[in-house]
Amino acid sequence: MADVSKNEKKTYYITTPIYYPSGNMHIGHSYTTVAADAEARYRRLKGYDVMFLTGTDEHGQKIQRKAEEKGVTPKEYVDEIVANTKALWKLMNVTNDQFIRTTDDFHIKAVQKIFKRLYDQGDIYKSEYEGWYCTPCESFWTETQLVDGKCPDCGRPVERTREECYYFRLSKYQQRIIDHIESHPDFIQPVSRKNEMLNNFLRPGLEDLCVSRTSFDWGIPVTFDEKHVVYVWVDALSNYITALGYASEDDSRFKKYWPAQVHLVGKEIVRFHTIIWPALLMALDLPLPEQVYGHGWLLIDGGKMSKSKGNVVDPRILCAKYGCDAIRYFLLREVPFGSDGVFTNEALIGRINADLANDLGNLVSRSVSMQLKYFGGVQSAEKTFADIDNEISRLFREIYDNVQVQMDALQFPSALVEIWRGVSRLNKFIDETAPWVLAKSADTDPAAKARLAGVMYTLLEGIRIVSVLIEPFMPETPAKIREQLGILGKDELTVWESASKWGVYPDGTEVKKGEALFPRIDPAKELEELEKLSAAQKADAAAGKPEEKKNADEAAKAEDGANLITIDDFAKVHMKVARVLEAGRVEGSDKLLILKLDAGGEIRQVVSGIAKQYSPEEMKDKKVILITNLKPAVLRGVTSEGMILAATKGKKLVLVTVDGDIPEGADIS
RNA sequence: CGCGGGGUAGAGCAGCUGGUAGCUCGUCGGGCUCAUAACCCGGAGGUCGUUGGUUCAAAUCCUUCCCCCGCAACCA
Repeated sequence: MADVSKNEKKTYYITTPIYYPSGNMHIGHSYTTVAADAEARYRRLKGYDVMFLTGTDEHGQKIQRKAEEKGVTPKEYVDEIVANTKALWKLMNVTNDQFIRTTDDFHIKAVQKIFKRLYDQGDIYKSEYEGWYCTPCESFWTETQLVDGKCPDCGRPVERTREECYYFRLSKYQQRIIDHIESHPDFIQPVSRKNEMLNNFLRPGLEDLCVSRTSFDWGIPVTFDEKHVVYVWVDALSNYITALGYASEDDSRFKKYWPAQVHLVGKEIVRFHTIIWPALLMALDLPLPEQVYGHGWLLIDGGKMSKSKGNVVDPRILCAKYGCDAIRYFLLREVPFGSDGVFTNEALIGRINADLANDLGNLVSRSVSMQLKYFGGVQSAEKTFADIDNEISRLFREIYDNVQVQMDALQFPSALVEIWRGVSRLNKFIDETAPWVLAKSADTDPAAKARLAGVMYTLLEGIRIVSVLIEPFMPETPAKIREQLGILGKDELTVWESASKWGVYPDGTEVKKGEALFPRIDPAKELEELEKLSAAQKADAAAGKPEEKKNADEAAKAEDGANLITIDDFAKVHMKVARVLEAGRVEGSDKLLILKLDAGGEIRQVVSGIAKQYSPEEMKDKKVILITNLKPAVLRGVTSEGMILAATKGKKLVLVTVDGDIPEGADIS
């Protein structure tokens, strides 16, 4: 890719999703944001006029409810989390040019205009939304969202209801979207996601989309129908253009930067960005973004790794402990961009030790030491080179080219692998040239001394280039390296293009011994510590984390002091020991078991979502705890008269049972 | 038969437009001593999930089955 000329700067607009601030951001959000930041930094270094946007999507029922629980207004609730989020990005050296909040006044106004325009031109129409309604949660759910036919949030039964709402004519754009995707092979990346979109959603046919709500009011009001608020689609997705001033008095930035070069998103929201968002843009008669890149997930405790100890996922803690450069390096190096990867503390520490401390940090350390020892730190002009030096200079030129190819394709891990080829080569070079041997004869043999100076030169020059190439990934380390090399602040030796040049490190430059770039970490000790932190954090988080749906909500309430229940409340729940008489699978469901229980003479039929963990055979004769006075529900057409208790953690589920032998029918109290 | 991804050395992955199975970490042995007990070299370790097939030749193409993991309309 050619460099951009100075007077005609090409623009580069990159976005992260706007995150939902129902809780503090975790390592997954950091992953997306840091990736976008690395690309933004790279483009800036290349001379692009970069616009890097991130932000928060602050409306919706969930936030409204969280705020109510806390006894604050929704705005107060999100303000705090947004402040934390901004602080986190600052801590992680994220250089976003703008941080948009969907509660920003300009955004609200723009969204209202967009909504009105779509309505006026017939792309939005009023109709009725029919779905399942959970009264306690005041939430609508689609058929497919239900869990075992119950509310996915609280697990209670839902009822069929209708609600007036505005629909967006998504179906109208189906063919145009298909055509666009097919004629723009790079639009959806990686390509596997493209097929998924086409086969899974577009070809089967799109339904019109409900884009307003009346069931909650924490949102942008529809100007011409005040009981409606704009639902997430129009509100959140349009941030990518409202942030630039679209539909405002001054849309110069919009004109300048739109369409975006890339929307970086997690794979779970690729669909919204490659179907709904394009349709909205088409309706607004605007060009589509050049690319939507759906990266994979950082899996925490991914199941496979049973050995994984602890899992501190709070990026704040990790940055504080190891420095944000190390964390950024790990995130961008460990997981192939586009597919999933597993985050473990072992992997993190392993990477830091192997790549950063041993390879890079130690390389700098040993090189600077030798330069000090053999030449008093000053690069000698009396130097000679050999074939091996030329080989290395060629290698670095190759690496420079390859890094750019990888960065242009958002392949961060590959770019880092390239850079580390250089780091490793330099370490090997030291072994091959054995400077300490040359040093022995340097005093008496001028040729040896000159060769030694040449070896040192090749080393320092290689390190200089590394310090340039890692800049998009690790914003703090390059300056530390340059300080030690004695070239800090010398632009001509440190700008991006300087990495393509070999031999610019000036003779006479003096190195300076510095602190270890990345001190080695004692894995055993650190893992233990991280584990402790993680445990403490989990205990804290249990009260406030929105992510863990279902039972977590109840658990949270129980643990939160403000939500203590009295013994009378507890007495409302009647529980008995029951024995499983028969168990079988529920047809058409892979999660449900139908159980016939003997609760002390009384036979109950209960449907339970445990089929993934328990087979009908092993259920037989098990003693379980049955809640006997639960309102009956119909699941998959089967009546369930009560529920049995189980402990869950992530995917794990074990039944609660009794510790000793006691007949069925015994009361639990 | 809802859609998609995956099952390759102890761990994590690459290879998958067919032609002696590679990388990182770990492990074992050696080298070096400039360095953050680090760096360099070498060894051991894999019937590439299973069945059948195409082919001179399959991890790589087709087929059977098994197992894991996502997604299924607002959680990166």
